[in-house]
Amino acid sequence: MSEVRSAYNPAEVEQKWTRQWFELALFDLTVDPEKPSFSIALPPPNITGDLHMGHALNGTLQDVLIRWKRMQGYNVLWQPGTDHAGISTQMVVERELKKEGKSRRDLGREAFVARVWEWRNEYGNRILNQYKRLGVSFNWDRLAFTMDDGYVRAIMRAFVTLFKEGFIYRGNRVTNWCPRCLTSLSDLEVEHEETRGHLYLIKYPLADGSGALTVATTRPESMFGDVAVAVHPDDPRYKQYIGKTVLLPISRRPLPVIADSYVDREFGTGALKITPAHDANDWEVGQRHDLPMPAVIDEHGRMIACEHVPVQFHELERFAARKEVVGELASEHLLVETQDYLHGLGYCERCHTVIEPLLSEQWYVKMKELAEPAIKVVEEERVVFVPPRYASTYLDWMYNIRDWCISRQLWWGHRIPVWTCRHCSNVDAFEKAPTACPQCASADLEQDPDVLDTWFSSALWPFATLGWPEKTEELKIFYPTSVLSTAREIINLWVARMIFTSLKFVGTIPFKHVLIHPVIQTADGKRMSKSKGNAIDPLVMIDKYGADANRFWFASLGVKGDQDVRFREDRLEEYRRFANKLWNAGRFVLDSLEGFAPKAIERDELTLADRWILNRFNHLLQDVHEGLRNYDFDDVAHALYDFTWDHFCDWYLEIAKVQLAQEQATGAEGQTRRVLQMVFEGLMRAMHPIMPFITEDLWQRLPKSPLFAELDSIMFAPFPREDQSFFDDDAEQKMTLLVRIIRAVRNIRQTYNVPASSEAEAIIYCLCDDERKSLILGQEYIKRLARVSPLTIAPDGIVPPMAAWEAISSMKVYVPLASLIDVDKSRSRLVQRQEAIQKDLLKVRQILENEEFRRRAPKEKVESLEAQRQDLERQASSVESQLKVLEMSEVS
RNA sequence: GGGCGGUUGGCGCAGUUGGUAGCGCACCACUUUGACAUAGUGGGGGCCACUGGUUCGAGUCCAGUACCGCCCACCA
Repeated sequence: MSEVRSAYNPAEVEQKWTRQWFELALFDLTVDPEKPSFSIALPPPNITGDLHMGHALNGTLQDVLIRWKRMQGYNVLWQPGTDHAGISTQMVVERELKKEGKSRRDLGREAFVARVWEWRNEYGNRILNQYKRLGVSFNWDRLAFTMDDGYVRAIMRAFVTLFKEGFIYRGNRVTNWCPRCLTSLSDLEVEHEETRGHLYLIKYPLADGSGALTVATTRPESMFGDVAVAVHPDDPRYKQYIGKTVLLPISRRPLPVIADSYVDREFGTGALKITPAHDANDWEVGQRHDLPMPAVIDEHGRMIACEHVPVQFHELERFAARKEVVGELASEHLLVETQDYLHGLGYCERCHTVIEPLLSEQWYVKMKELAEPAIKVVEEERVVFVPPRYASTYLDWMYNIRDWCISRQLWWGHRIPVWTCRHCSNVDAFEKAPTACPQCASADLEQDPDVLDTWFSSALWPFATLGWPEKTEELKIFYPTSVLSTAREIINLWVARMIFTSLKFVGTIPFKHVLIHPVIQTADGKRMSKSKGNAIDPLVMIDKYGADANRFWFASLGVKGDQDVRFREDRLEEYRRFANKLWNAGRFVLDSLEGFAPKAIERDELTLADRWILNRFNHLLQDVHEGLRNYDFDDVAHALYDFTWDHFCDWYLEIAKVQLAQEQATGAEGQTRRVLQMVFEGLMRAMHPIMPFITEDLWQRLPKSPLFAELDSIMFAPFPREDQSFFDDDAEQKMTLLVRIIRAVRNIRQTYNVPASSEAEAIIYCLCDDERKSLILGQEYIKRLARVSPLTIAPDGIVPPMAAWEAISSMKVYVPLASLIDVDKSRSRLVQRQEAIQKDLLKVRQILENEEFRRRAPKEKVESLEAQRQDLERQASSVESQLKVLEMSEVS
């Protein structure tokens, strides 16, 4: 007996091998210039993050690919690291400060940034350590961070290059502003949500007293910033008013009525108030008409105490102000109507505050020209999305690309490397802090206070981590990377930006394939969110079911199926059991192989079952390899599962027991142990990319070829490939026949309640010589697996009385029945069976009787259906005669 | 408003070029036979969301409808 316990204990095995792998530093990067290369850049998690289901799923898929390629002998780089996550991290540390009663301004910029560094040094690698539990084989010796010195150099080079070439400019325009985070946001950092609000219809009286124009707005508090009322130039209702003057309600400021085709005649009243400082579209209208752009709401979202805002509203918070304004309008009888209104409202992605469009000075990247080559590489499929439908997500965004606001009013991040000379007002960008103005040599320079959008730095991730802008060996060997695997929500936020920056700076694509994995939702189909408290913690699941079971589930989801999958704990339970099954199969194999030294298979001495399992196994290896090549992780997982459980455990191991006993009895050295070793050892390697822990543990204890003696781990063993010389259709066919016989006997036994503990006699008549030979080859299997004794196999003979029988192919299987038969039960089951057969038969006959079908359908189709009909007819008569047997037993 | 996914036995899903509907879990029955009861064996259960169309034949192709979900979007 093996010393191993019968139940698989994942925690023990995982700890053991994690320790071993790290002690031997097996994850350090090694490069052999002779070998081909494969590389993946891990999407860097935020330093503030905890491992969630998405990370775990994505980490598993990447690790499967990495381990697979490593076993194939590639130079493999899996670049890990973290993102400094500007807003998130600053928020976390500010929250900490708040507990101490302080704000970041109390500390000042320098001390605050130092404080964030402290935080990051303590907690910043937490998520990477959580990744360890999953068994990911990062190159742990190459951990990168977006604020490493080398990485910062890359950012500075990128910025300055874009600046010098005129792609970066400063603009004063309306941007998304978060009044809580006190920073601007890019369009992609704003989440739009359907929100219940109101549409207010407000009268703007004409200055000449001849009536009024009614405008529609959702934000009446912004009206003090109005500079015009716009109508569509071709709108007959309003044509006469163009050029006239209306009076702004409450403050009575005169506003011109202008014409602009931006106005939608269908919406609201067809008259639109123009507030350039607080609405992006109005800003554009304002530009076109050369209008002023007074601000009336400040960066905290309060009404500004200025000349435009009536005193009573000064300093009022924007939503409070809205109420007040509406009340005032009502009392002046200028509020025509208040409609309930559902509209998309922008929220800050980080803190869920309603976005305030605010006029401010920000840095932008001019995108149009940069996007062009990035569009081309996807259109030409030099960068391929998997599944392909996501290419259109990317392309739709890129076709309609708008300039990218890259400045953030934060302290944590990469400070924008632009300095302004206080002496001559020269503005320029520098990779290193300048000591003097290049224009006037003055030393009185001031750096821009803002930092860069976090995504500006992550856009450079795949090449900045490899040492760009230096021409490093790593870049030469591993760039472009092979695959990028990520979630669809950051296709535009991140993937698109990596593509255009790589093309711009490195002159090549950053990766060849982009895998977009599904999103894991809660069991009831909701979005998992930490703040809602409905998120499942993968670490808890790993504790409960083991890392390998979790990984197997992730692999089984694949990337080509549904775009969303629901979390199901029973899946994990299923795969935990699968690991247990594998473990116990391993125990049996290890027991059987005690003292065994691997030997080459003697082909001529293989039994039918040996040939069959070798055929199946080599087909499995072919499927696994093909599947991985095509990113069909789900197919690979299912193929491994079915082979292991059905073919190997349920059939071959049971047969192996028979063969091992025979070999022992006869003293002949059979092939069973060789086959067991070959298949199981190979299976461990084939399964290793998905289930690294359990396969390592079992593999280490298996007798192995001396070729593997020097290896520290299964992870360096060659990935098994099919040997087509083991493909064997003949064995497959014969074995299928035996399986059908065994199942038929089992079925008869249970139908007639033959006790499982007793042996049953069986007689098989088989006129076909070939089939009879197969039967004789497999007679021991039949005896053991169907508990048959004695077994008679003959070309033909007397039909035994009181026997149930089943027709299979050219054979008839008889099981003489003992006296203990439950007649009623047996009859009802037979009748049920008869009905099913008749139903099928009817369908088949209908098709066959159709003359059109016979004329038009392919010949093989007709023939196979004909064969099916014959088979069904045989079965029908079999059932019928069994029913007769029952009647006879009743009579007697 | 635009785009994309999904709708197949109680639940979760497969269904390759159209040719008598499969798998896992759950369910029922039997079985503790020396890898595993976290198991084995046998079994029951579906008019493939709906409506039309193409075809000898549609879960599979085409058109439309409904519901669920996701992404994108400057209609106040």
